[in-house]
Amino acid sequence: MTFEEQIREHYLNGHEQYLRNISVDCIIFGFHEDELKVLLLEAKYARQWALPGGFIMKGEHMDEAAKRILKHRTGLDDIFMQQFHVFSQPDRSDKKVNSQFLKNVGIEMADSWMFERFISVGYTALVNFTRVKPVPDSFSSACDWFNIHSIPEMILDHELILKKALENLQLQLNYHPVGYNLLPAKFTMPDLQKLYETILDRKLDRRNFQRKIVGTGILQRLNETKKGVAHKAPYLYKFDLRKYQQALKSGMGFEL
Amino acid sequence: MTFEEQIREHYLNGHEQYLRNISVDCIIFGFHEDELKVLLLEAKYARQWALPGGFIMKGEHMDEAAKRILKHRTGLDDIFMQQFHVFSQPDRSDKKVNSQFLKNVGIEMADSWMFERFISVGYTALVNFTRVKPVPDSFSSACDWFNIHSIPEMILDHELILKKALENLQLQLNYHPVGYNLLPAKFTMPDLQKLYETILDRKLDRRNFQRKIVGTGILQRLNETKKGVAHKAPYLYKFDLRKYQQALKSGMGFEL
DNA sequence: TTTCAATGTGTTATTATGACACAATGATAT
DNA sequence: ATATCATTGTGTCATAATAACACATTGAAA
Repeated sequence: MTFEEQIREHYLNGHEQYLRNISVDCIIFGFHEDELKVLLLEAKYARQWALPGGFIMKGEHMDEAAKRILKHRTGLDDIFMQQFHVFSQPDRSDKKVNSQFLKNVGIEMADSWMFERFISVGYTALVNFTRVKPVPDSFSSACDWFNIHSIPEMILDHELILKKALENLQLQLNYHPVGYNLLPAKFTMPDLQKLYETILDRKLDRRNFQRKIVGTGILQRLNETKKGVAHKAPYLYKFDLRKYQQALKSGMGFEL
Repeated sequence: MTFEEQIREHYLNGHEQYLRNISVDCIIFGFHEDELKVLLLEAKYARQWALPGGFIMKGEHMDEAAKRILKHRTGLDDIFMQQFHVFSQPDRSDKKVNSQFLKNVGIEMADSWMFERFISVGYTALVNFTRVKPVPDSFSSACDWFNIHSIPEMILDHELILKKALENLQLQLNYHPVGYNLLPAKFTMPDLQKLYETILDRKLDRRNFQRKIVGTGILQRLNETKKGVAHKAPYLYKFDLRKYQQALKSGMGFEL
């Protein structure tokens, strides 16, 4: 099946496979070089970017749909994902983007389930940046990471969705496994602090931060220090997964 | 149009008016005689109860849909409502309830948009119990309040939705205007404390509670006391609406 | 060998919270 | 009229959590 045929099939008969009027958008967060990043797709034939998204299959749980989408874009499996908000403005429809896209692919179509209004559920994903192999989908020409503070122009309400995702992450930080999911297995205390500072977008006191995070008991200090750094070498830590998961449920119990 | 015709019309052509595969369910909380209550509907021709719910019109924001549903069941306008979770188990479909319902109404129908799977968005509403005039919808034979701890058997996953709504209310209590929305305009400190105790399902220290809630500055003590009570008459309070709304945004800033 | 920026650790003041006690009130009972 | 007593109004103290802050240690680079 050629690309054009695939697209035509999707627009004509996708509703036999997918639920109507409802979609999923993923905000995939990563952390790299002291920057909080999100994975975005470049919409084909447009100079705008989009959140990785997709539709829910008829027999599929919405959470599964989100994980399927994540897997396709990143290659990653078994990742923390959580719905955070539903976006339902009546005018958040794909009509313009869709018709431009179809026109450029060389398809004319009077009607399609894809032209209808979609209500979208936003999902937060926390992934290990270094493990991701970004893959564009059929509607996109590129898939890339962006610093959360240098977001390109985005389609529809995707900028709003992204903003809300970040707000939710900041507000519910104690219920998100940011440390375990965004950092490599071994990391230093300054790494962990920088992660929190970047997400919260404010400085934290080094000593108080260490006291509180160590106080939760979720960390195991290793008998290794980071190699090849100027100045005093910091210890490496890893998470005590059992205690980590336990602490998450009750919300990490500390204010930053 | 007879009732049967209305139902037939809804099953046959409702999808021209409403979005497909997505619905809204409302958890309407009220507070009366020291009990936290929810408003439920009795499904016609079944001995099960259901959350007030409905569908989203094609040009309508989901929040509006929730408010429309609330208005129809309670007569109330301009009420605090907030989405809290999306329920999307593939098996949460209305097939059985629907066919039983149609059979009893005397309609036979091979296919309908109503038979499809629905993903439902849960909304929390906080209403003043005494102002509500419960009204059943066309699918229901009754509309009544139930104590949150004596819930009757419910259809589908509605018990789960209710449970999640309560959890969310407890967890996010500082972000919900329970005092302003669930109590009458004038109330006593014991009233307010009882409300919090009932929602959280645990006792609170009377003196610490007063210190904290007064500390937020959201209360105005009136120069009146409650009349006709045995023992010492408590003062009446009302909310300082401006400060109340301000405090809500940043989350009431106290632990209970 | 010295420098120096970053790390590891401890102390103190302030604030928030939890536990608790006693005086004041006013309808009800006598 | 007076006493009773459950409930309200208010204050104190011990403890825990947080914010603010200082100094010794390390080890690569100069």
